[in-house]
Amino acid sequence: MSSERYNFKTVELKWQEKWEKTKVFSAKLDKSKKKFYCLEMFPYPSGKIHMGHVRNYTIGDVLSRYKSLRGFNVLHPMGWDAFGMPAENAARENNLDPKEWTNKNISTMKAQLKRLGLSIDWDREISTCSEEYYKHQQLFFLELYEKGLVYRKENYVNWDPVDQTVLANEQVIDGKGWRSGAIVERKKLNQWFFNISNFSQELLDGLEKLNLWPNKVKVMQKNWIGKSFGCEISFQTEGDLPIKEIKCFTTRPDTLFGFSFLALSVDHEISKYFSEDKNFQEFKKACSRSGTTEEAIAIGEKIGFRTNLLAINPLNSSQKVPVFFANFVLMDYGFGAVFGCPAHDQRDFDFAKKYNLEINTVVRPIDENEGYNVREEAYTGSGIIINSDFLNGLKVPEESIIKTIDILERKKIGKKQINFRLKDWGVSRQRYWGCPIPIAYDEKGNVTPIAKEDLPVKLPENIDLNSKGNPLDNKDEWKNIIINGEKFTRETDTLDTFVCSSWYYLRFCSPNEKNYGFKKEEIDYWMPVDQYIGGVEHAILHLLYSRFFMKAIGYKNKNFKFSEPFQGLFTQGMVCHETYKDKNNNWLSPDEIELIGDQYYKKNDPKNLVKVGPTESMSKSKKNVVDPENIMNNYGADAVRLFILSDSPPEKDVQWSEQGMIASYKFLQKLWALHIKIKLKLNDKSKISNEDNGLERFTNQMVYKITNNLENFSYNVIIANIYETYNFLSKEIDKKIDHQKLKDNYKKILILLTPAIPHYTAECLQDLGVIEKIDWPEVDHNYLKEEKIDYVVQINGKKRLILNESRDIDQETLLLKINSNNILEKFLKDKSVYKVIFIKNRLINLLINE
RNA sequence: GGGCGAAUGGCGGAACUGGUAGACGCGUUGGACUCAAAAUCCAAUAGUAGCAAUACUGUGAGAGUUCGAUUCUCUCUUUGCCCA
Repeated sequence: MSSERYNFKTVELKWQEKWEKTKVFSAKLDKSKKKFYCLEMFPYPSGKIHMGHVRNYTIGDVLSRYKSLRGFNVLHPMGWDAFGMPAENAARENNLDPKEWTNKNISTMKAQLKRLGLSIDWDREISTCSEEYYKHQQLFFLELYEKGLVYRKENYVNWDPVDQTVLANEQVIDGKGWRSGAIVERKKLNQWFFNISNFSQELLDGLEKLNLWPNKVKVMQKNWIGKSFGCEISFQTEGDLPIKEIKCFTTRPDTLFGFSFLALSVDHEISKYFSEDKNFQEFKKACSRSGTTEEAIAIGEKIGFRTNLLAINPLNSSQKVPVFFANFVLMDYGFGAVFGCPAHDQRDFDFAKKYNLEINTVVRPIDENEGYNVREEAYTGSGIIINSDFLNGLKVPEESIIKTIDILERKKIGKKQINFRLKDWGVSRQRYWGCPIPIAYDEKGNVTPIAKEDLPVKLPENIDLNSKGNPLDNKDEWKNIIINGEKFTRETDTLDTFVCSSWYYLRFCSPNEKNYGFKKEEIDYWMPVDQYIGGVEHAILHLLYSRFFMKAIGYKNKNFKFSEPFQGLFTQGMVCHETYKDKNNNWLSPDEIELIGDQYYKKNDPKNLVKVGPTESMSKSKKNVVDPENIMNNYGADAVRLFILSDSPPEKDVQWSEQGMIASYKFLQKLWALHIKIKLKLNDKSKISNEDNGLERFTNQMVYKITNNLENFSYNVIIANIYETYNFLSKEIDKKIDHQKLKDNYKKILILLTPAIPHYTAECLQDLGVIEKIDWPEVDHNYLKEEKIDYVVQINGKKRLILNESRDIDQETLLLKINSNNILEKFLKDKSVYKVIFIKNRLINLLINE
C-alpha cells in the first residue's frame, strides 16, 4: 500500500469518489443534534473558478470539517448565482443561449470545486436560474406585494445607454456604468420597488445584536442607512407663483439665522411652473450632465437657477431671501429643498460666493472672540451660537440643535424629524436573463398580479438578444396573454439578481420543497446561518438586502422566530499577485515570463526585459492571474489548500507565490516520508520502550493551540502549528518510544490536520488501520502545564537571565537560585535590591539602586 | 473632507488578559551527498561590536502611564478600505 512518494492524484481522486458515494457530507435534520450552518457566498458561474473562490471555499471547508469533527450536525451547501448580465453578454457575442452558457459553466466549475475536496452536500445544490428556484421567488414577490412591501412608481433612474439598462446608484462609478463605462443618463421609468426604507430603523437596530460580525461591516451598513436627526421647517414665500410655502428638512436648524437662500431640486414640484422656460430647461440639462450621484454632486461645480420667488425666514420675517433651483439638492432626500447657510456649510458657502449671496456668521469657535466672522471657508465645527437673537449662547452642537427644534415646535414653525439616507430598492431590470416579475397589465395599464397557481412565469426561450432594448419587450407571443378572456400584457422587466441572492440561504434548508420556498420546520432547525463567509465587497448591498428580505418575509408573520439571517460573518481578503509588463507596456501573465539571472524576461524572447509592477488583486485585465486548475494538476488540492491558508491571516489579502506553493507541495511529501517512518516503527515490535519523551505533552499542547486557532479564524497560524508538529515528530521518531503511545498521539495529530488537508489525512488514517469514526481530540489540561518553567530574571526591567526551574516555586526559592548564579554577580555586586516584583511561573524583576 | 483599520528582519507573518519580540514559512549563506547539477539532508540567519562568552540598539516617529509597552493613552507621519 505505502509507496515511497505520495501520489496526490490517485489519493485525492480515491477519497473524493468515496466521499461522494457514501454521502458523508449529506446533511439530515436531526433535532437531537446541535446544528452548524456554514455558508460561503455562492459563485456566479462565469466559466472557471478563480483563486478567490479557492480561498473563500477553503476557509469555509476548514470550518465545516472542524465543526463536523466536533460533533455538530453541519449544513454546508453550494449553489449558483446564475442569473445576470455576463451570461446575456456572452450569449450575444457568441450567438448562444444564456441558459446553455450558464449550465455549461456550472458543470465546469462544479467539477473544479469537487477537485478541491470540499465537504459540500451536493444534493442540496441550487441554481437561481432554474424554474424550481425562481418560481418560489415569484411567489415571495406576490406575498410582499400583498403586504404592501412592493410597489410601482415612476422614478428617475441611472440609464446606461450602452447596456440599455437601469443601474443602481452603486453601479454608477464616477458617473459611468460599472460594466460598460458609458456616461450615465437620467431617465424616467416605471419601476418596481421593495420598500426597504420601511425597515430602516429595524435594520439599524439589528446591527447591535450582530456581535459576530466584523465591526467595519456594521459601520458601513450604519452609514449606508444614514439616520439623521433634524427638523422639518416650513418657509412662507412671496412671488408671482401660486405657492405659499416650501417645506425643507435640515439637520442644522440652529443656523437658521444664517439663512441666505433656499435651494430646490430641479425635480421639485415647483419646477412645473418653469416647464415653458427655456433657460430653466437648459439649466436642467446642465444638471443631468454633471451626474446625480452624491459623489458627483460633491465634486462637481455647484450651479443654480434663480427664481423670482422669495422665502421668508420664519424666525425673522423681515429677512427675505432668493429661491434657487440647484444641482446639489436631491429630490429623494428630505423634501427636495434645503435652506442655505453659507457660513456653516461648505457647499452653501461655494454657492453663495458664486451668486454673491450674504454670508452671515452665526457660530463662533470657543476660542474666538465675539467679533468672529467666517471668511475663506465655512466653519462647521463646534462652538457657540452668535448673532441669533434668542438662540445666542447655545453650545453647538450638544444643545443648540435640540433646543432650536423645541423652540421651532413651540412656535409651530417646524417639526422634529428623523431622516434616513437609505432609499427604497429598485428591483426592475430591463434585461432578459433574470427572474420574470409575475405581474400583468390590463389594457388600461392597471396592475394585475399573476395568479399564484399559474406560477412560475417562465422565461421564454429562443430570444433574439441582438435587438435593441429589452428582449422580453420584443417577444410578443410571450408578452401578450389572455386571462379569463381578457387581454393582458406581461411585465417585461426582470428582477435584480440581488433578489435571487437575498433568500438562497433559506432554500438550502429545503432545496426540494415543491410548494414553497422553504419548509418552516427545516428553517427553524437550520437557520440562522452560523457562519457566513465571503468578500467584503458585499458588505453593504447583498448583506443589507438579505437582512431586509428576512425581515420582509417575517413581516406580519407571527410564527417567525428570527429576523437576522447571518449570525456570524467573516470577510476574507483578496488573492493578489505581482503584475508584469513587457518592454512595450503590454501586460504579461505569470506563465509568459521566465527568470534569467535575477531579472525577468518574456519567455522565448531573451531581449524583452519584463518590468515588475506592484502586487494587486488578481484580475484578468492585468493578467496577473493563476489558474487554480493548473495548480491543482501540478500540486494537488491539499497542497493548494495548505498554501492558500498559510501565508496570511484569512481576513487579509494574500500574495500568491509560486515558491510558497512549491514549498507546500514539498511539505506534504516530507509529511508522507515521516508517515512511512512512523509506520515502520509501529510494525517493528522489537524496540518497545515505556520512556516518557514528551510526545503526549506535545500532542496535547497542539490540540489546545490548533483548537483555539480554529475557533479564532487564525488559519495561517494553524499551518505554522502543522509545521511545528512535523519538526517535533521528525526528531522524536528517532528516539525510543512506546508504540501504543505513538499510535494514539499520531492518530490525534492526523485528526488535527484533517480540516486543512483532508485527503492526505484520510489516506494516512486508513493506512494506519483506523476504521472507526474519528472525533476531535479532547485536551488533557494536565499536560498544558509544564513541569519546568523558564523564569525570566530581570534587573531594573531588563532581561538578564533565564532560569529553568520547577513550576510553582515561590519568590524566596527563586531568589536563592538567583543569588547562587554567578552570571548575575556583576549586576548585583555592591547594590541593594529595594523592590522585587514576582509573577508566579513567569518572571522576577529585581529593582536595584544604580 | 468624514469614518474605520494597518505599520514588527531581505519578504509573508507570529506573540494568550501588559511579562523571554521575531514562532512558522519563503529567501539568502555555508556544509553534506554527487563526476556535476537537480532533488534531499544538516547548520546559520534582526542590526552593531567581538574569536567568543557577552554587551548595546531594535516592533513607523515623538511623548506619556508602568517595575516592565509590539500590546494601554496622546500627538504626528505613511498607507489601505469605505463613504462623501
